[in-house]
Amino acid sequence: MDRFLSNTVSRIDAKGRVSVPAHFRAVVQKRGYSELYALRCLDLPAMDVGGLDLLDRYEQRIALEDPFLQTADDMSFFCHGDGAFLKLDQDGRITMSDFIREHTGVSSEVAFVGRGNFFQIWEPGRLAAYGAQARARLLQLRQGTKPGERPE
Amino acid sequence: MDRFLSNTVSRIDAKGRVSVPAHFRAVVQKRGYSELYALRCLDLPAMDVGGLDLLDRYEQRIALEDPFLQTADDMSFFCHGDGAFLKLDQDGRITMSDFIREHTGVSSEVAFVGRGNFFQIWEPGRLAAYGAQARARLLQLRQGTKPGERPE
DNA sequence: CCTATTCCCGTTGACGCCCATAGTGCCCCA
DNA sequence: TGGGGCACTATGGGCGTCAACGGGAATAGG
Repeated sequence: MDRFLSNTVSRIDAKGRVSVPAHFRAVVQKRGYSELYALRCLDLPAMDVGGLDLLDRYEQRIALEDPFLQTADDMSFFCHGDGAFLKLDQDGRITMSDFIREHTGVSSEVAFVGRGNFFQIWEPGRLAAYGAQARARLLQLRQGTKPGERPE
Repeated sequence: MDRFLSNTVSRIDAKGRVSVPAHFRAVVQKRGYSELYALRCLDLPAMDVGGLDLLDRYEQRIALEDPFLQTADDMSFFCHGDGAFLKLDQDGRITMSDFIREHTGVSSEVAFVGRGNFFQIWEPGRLAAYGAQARARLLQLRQGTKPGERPE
């Protein structure tokens, strides 16, 4: 298995550490990620976490823009300024920095959510709420609303 | 890692010194910067800080202007005459000069923001405000493009 | 001579490294 | 088929190292 799938909730210990689920670590290793890149989601209280290829993708995208226009600057501001590297310690744990806590609202527990090529970090309660919304949107789609729009 | 990433806030001590984040110092060393050059951003209350290659970026921009126009001259004046070298002391700290304070509005705390090939210095409050604007612009961009797509 | 900078040292707290323990699933064997 | 034991994960905690930070002393420059 080489994709991030399923989701788990882990407890944060007194030192602010949390174990990355074993099956996620296995994927990380299989993909050869030596470092984890975490990015604050644009419109969600979650972090996207993946390998350096995640960052590369953004940088390639930025390269397509005129470097002196606002858009390029905004993009860099987002993926560099709102991104960070996560260090896995020897026991496969990461520490929940304020950088992550501020954006996600995480305090005592963390939800890890597989998203295929990357995974996400959520505050469990918010994840549940968002999941419910997402399901509702999909249901509505099926009922015949025109597909492809993103109701916010 | 060889890119300036993430953002942190540091306190300025009574002597006006502030620690450059250890991670940034590591990048500086890895890139072989012997000196740090700080430029006032053209349109933002922030400083761009990096190696001397930082100037390349600005000079490219100047080259795009008509050399007979006032703009080119203004730009040259700005980037060549309005920059300053930052000295790292033995503990990896820099001093917040009035030159920096005037332009950024920094007083008691400084935010360091990674921007890939360089980093920025902000007054934390202003950074938050600008960051929110940048995010809003990017969101708008996304809604203008094809719906439902997310970079993986 | 006075002030601003630089050097150096000590303290504190955060973080990484390592080990211990408990809970769980799995496998082998009786 | 049930029990014992192995393997592994999640989690807690001790401890050493290093970064952040404050402050005294030396130095330079006006």
